[in-house]
Amino acid sequence: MLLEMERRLGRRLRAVLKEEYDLEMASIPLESPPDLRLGEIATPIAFELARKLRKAPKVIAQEIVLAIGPLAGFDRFEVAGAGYINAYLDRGAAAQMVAVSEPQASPKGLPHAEGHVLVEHTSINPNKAAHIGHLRNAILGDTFVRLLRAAGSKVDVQNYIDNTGVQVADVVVGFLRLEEKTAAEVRVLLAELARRGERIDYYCWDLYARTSQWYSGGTAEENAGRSQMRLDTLHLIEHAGNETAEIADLISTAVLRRHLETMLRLGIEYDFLPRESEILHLKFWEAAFEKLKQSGVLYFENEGKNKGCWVMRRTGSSAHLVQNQGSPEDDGLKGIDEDAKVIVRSNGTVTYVGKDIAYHLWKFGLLGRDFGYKRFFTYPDRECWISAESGEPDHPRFGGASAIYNVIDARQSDPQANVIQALRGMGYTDQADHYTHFSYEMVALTPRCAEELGYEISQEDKQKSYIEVSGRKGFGVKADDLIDKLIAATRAEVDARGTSPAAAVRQKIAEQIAIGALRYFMLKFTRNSVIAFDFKDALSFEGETGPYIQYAVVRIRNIFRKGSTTPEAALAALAEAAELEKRLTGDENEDIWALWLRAGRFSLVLEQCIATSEPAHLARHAFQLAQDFANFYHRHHILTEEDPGRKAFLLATAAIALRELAGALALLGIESPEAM
RNA sequence: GGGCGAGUAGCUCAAUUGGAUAGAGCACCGGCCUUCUAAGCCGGGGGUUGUGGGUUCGAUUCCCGCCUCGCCUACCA
Repeated sequence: MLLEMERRLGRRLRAVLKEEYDLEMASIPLESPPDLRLGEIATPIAFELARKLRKAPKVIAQEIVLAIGPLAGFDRFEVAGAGYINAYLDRGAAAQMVAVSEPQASPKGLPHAEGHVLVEHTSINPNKAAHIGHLRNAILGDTFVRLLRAAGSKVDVQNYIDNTGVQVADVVVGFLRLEEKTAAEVRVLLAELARRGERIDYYCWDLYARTSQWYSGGTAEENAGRSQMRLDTLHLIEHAGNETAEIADLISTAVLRRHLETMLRLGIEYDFLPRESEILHLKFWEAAFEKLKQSGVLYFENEGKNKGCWVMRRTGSSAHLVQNQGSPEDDGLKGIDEDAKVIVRSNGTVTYVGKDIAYHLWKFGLLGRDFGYKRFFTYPDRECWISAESGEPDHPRFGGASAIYNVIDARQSDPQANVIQALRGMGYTDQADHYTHFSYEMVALTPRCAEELGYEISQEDKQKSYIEVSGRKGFGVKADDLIDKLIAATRAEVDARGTSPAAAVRQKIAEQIAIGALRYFMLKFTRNSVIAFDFKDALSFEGETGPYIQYAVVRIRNIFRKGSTTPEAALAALAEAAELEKRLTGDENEDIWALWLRAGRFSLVLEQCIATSEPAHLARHAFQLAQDFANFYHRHHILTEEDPGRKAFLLATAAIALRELAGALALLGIESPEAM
């Protein structure tokens, strides 16, 4: 509602400025006044015009207000303060707009909503259990996908799997050397773990940490040999068709399945799992290399430290070309850019960024090659596909997106920028413009949390406010452990409250609350804030948390249950605009109007979330709405209200709150329990 | 050295992208369960927005300097 009203007002204001002052404004700044007594929409436009028109802002504001005239949906316009123009909505009409159903954010405001949007998230190396950092990634990505879909975009969700990287190689080295297992024995182990209900990703978590230590645990000579073995293993895995590669495939596939199971606990699903192995074997890079050379993005370096490499100039680095070293008598700059990014090494192998460029050309449908596709994992309502050298004949098509979002942590912003730069250099400016590095900061542990978990902390780390987690060191909180712990805590509370006589129902509710708490916790921080993880905060269910919002939903449902009616009936019986106007006006009804107005903000918030790639805005909106409802709930007792007209109105208000809260929660991937 | 991000209440974070009196949660203190669920509500104390300048009607937000902190910056993958 509010989004529509803002657009209506903006259009009128532009017309007024044109008529009165012959001014063309691209956009009019509109904002929400700090207090309802100052109206619902405000604009400081008069301040901006003061200099240009050589008039006092207050005078301009008055002239504009006079010129606006009557506008559908608005009650009046006033000048306040030094020159603000405040717009007051026709509350009855506004409430009816909110009640009818919230119009979705206009697809016009979306990036390429007409085509496919591709969101890549999760992308955990398949060599160990997922940890809390991965949870933030997946929850952010999944929520953003829900937002895009709610706004009308067609979205494919991808989870990139680096199954041939050094991290997988490390675990394979662990199996071969520390565990001394053959491929057949690894198979047996996998079956054994499955039979006992144990988690292979947990097993690898420890083995990975042990192997990492082992690399540096011997004499200098031994360590050199171990490093060599690591490299050899990596190459064997890349080439495939050998026992080492077989072990890698067994392990990475089993761990991948575990990751999908973990994420499914949070309601997170994927459409496609592109794997590094296929990017290698289907020769994506070779196709990209030709294009990169043709476009001149890559050039062959003949001198300096990068001699013999194909390199790409970094943006902005051309300014400081380094001086030719070793010959001070040289007359200055030689034009060697030692800061250039190496894409192909002097030994002919391609770097990670090179492969990533090829992969992203595929994402935009620019590579001229495609994966094979196989079914991999079945969800209740969809199939998840995985890349294959030769796939099934019947399959959906992925890639060829018109806009992409890569949910990757902030530490990767440099390589991400390299890929974007390469696209731009190849002339794909439109694609580069619709390439979003959906960046976020890491989840770290507070020193206290690390100590609780039994890790030894250095004196230096103790002084810090947070300590970075490390899969290599086996330092971190595993995702499933956290989820289990959350469910145990909520289950104890649900049991103590006797929420339901049936244990199965209590378990279900406990899970919904636990997941709600976790997802909200990961979403309430804005992306570039480091989360210093602490069990105390994550296990909290009071205040600004998921359960607080879920609790509001449950309370509303109870009102309808005890009142023997339904939200649908309450909305169907909504009064005429004139009566609504009366019930929404006056000091004693300001809190009710605040609730309706907040409900009407939804599309505005959705648009803002997508424009800024920031789901935290919706999390905050949901919380504020729940707060508004709690306020309303304690002020007005609905079921004992004697005036039938007012009671019907209060019920309709509750119905709106329910619809908006449950809807916002669903977009955050949080379920609304029946009881708490 | 260079690049990016951050510094806001005791703690953890917001602030509609330059707007009106800088807001929440936690913690602390004091109230509220015979009324639709107390995972809740009401009230209270708490701030020189790191610092010094600048830009302007107006700065937490933009620019410059300085101080702290984090991350990134290999022909490893």
